[in-house]
Amino acid sequence: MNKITINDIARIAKCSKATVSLAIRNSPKVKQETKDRILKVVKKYNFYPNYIASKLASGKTGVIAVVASRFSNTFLSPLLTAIENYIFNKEKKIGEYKLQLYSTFNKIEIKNEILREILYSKVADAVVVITIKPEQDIISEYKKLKRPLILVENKDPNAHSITIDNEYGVECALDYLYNNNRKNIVFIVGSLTSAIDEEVSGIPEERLNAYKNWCKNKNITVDNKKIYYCRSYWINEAREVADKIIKENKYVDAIFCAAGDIFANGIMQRLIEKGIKIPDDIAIIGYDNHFIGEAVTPQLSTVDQKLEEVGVQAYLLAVDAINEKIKSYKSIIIKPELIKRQSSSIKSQQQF
Amino acid sequence: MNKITINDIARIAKCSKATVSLAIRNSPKVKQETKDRILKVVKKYNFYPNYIASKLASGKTGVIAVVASRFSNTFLSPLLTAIENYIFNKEKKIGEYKLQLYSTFNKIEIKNEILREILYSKVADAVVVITIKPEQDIISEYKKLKRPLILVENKDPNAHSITIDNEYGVECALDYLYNNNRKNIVFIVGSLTSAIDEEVSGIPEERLNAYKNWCKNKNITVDNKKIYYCRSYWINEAREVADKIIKENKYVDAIFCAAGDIFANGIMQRLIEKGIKIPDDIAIIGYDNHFIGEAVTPQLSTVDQKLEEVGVQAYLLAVDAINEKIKSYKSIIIKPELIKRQSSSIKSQQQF
DNA sequence: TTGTACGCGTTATCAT
DNA sequence: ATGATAACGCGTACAA
Repeated sequence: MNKITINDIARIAKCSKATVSLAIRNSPKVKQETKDRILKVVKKYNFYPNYIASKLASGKTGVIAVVASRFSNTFLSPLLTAIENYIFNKEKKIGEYKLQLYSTFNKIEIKNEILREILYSKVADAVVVITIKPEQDIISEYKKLKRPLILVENKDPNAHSITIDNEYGVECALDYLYNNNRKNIVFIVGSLTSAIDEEVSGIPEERLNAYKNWCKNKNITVDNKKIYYCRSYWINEAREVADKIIKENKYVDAIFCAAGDIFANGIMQRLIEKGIKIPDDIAIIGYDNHFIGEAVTPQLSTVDQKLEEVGVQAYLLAVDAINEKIKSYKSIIIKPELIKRQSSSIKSQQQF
Repeated sequence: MNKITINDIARIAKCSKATVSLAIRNSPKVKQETKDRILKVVKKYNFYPNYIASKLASGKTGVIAVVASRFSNTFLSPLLTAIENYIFNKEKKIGEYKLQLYSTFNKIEIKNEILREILYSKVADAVVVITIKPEQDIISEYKKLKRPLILVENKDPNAHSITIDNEYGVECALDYLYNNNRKNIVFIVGSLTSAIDEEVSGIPEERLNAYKNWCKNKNITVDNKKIYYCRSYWINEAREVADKIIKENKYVDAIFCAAGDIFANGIMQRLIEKGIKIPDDIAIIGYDNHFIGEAVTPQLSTVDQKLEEVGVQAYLLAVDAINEKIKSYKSIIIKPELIKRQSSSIKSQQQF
């Protein structure tokens, strides 16, 4: 049987359970000799403190909740990997906090339910919310109860946040195309709307605005015919959009697909099928630095969002906030980086 | 303040906390009138039972642990998505169990540590272990303590398991190539060894044996020069292997890459760069049905492992085992399916 | 070092 | 049939 409790250990080691508790956690309050004796018994009887009981007593859960719109959310996997690597390199052990995963299924109702349950039932010490934004009420409730809430790709004055500078990312890509003599740029972005009761991400809008601002600064009239929206982020839709683009924009010489590399690649494959040369006829830049960009021919230029950095910062923010090392709400902004590959290589002036 | 406990609710609703507890969980032991009164108070004071206290009292944790070699493990994300969809469609709510994610960092030591902690500290009600195999000792310990252990892509008489019929998957692909007149088939598989103290997956070996058996059945001599191993599963290595293949196997007319679609695609891209026509000169089939296979040109044939099914079965097995609905250890075998796409389309006899 | 109150529900037993 | 009482579950942390 494995009903060994701290009381048993205390009895066998002839000390109080308080001492056992301290010895297990290697407290300096217990002298080495006693510690050794206790730990020998602990080892012999294979005693592990009951996780739940321990957490009830300490008032902490040892859990960081990670809430995403879907498990397939583009950000989720890279962020988890970033945290995983950080823990392995820095903490060198199982990891101080357990990661609990939640999907809202893209439903606002479920998002609210999950966030409230985590808060009030005291399920997690901190919550990292990825690409979706909790409602104001809920943010306030987290604030009131001093439960750390870390928003990734959203901002709020009453929560910590890590955001990516989308404006900068969009500018870098457009500047690069423009400076390499691409003057007829088509812009693709995620849809700004969604099905009823489904969550809308704010990211497409940010990128679209960045595009419009860039045009303004360059004295380029914003032409809605050069803006395309993507709903599914999926390949078949990309092929259709590609067809539309070449039909409706005869002179297009560059496509910046801020809807991600998978969509960008779909566009690219379709254009190649149609006999269009990439990058000679049309340059393409995607977004995300998804590995697919390196795996296709020609290799796809892209905007790297530095999710490795985002993940580590989110984790650190959560941990520091739990340990009350942070006084006020922190807002960290990560600068993305343009990755130049074959799909957008230089078009020389001489061609004209 | 949110220090509302079940005692407060009991006091306010003028009943005992036992009744509150029952009312919250909609027990038939409490009459409707009392229930209504209590639930009104619960609602008014926004009371949520303390998760930890609740679990300490009930002796269950409400957690299913998912242990993978790395968060980037090919199986992990599809399995999580499968579970997510199942919960959304069937349970229609937050999900009865919380999913806790663990990475062993591919280290055997860490794997052992994690599995022991989960078991003895009573962190989870059931554990799903993905593509790695717990040591015999640990499997026995789980058995002794009656903690459900579900192995994915591993088998053991003392644990539940979901495996994919690798032999069948390999046969399907090879048969298809062979029957379409590809007689000079190169086989690529994951490395059978790994760095010291790193975990070795048993999958490559299974697939390699399946290949050898297939050769035997077809009266084909196994030619080690036609077998290539992949270490990194990554694109650069794939390109190198592609170069080696065409140098060392002049007459190769098909490649079956059982090391996954990403690697297969790397091979394919390199061959295309070299001017080789796919599938006319060389047919290619990958493994995994990774979305990249649909996103490249030509689209990649592949073996779909039905991970959607695997994920659902693993979850159901965990839940049923927790609820003691299963008497003996179950072993579920999933049949993969060959997905025929452009990269391996038919080579007619007439060409010769 | 230790005694012990405490955290907060759950559930078996008892009472009406 | 309902509801109350009280005994758990098992560590943690503070006062002594």
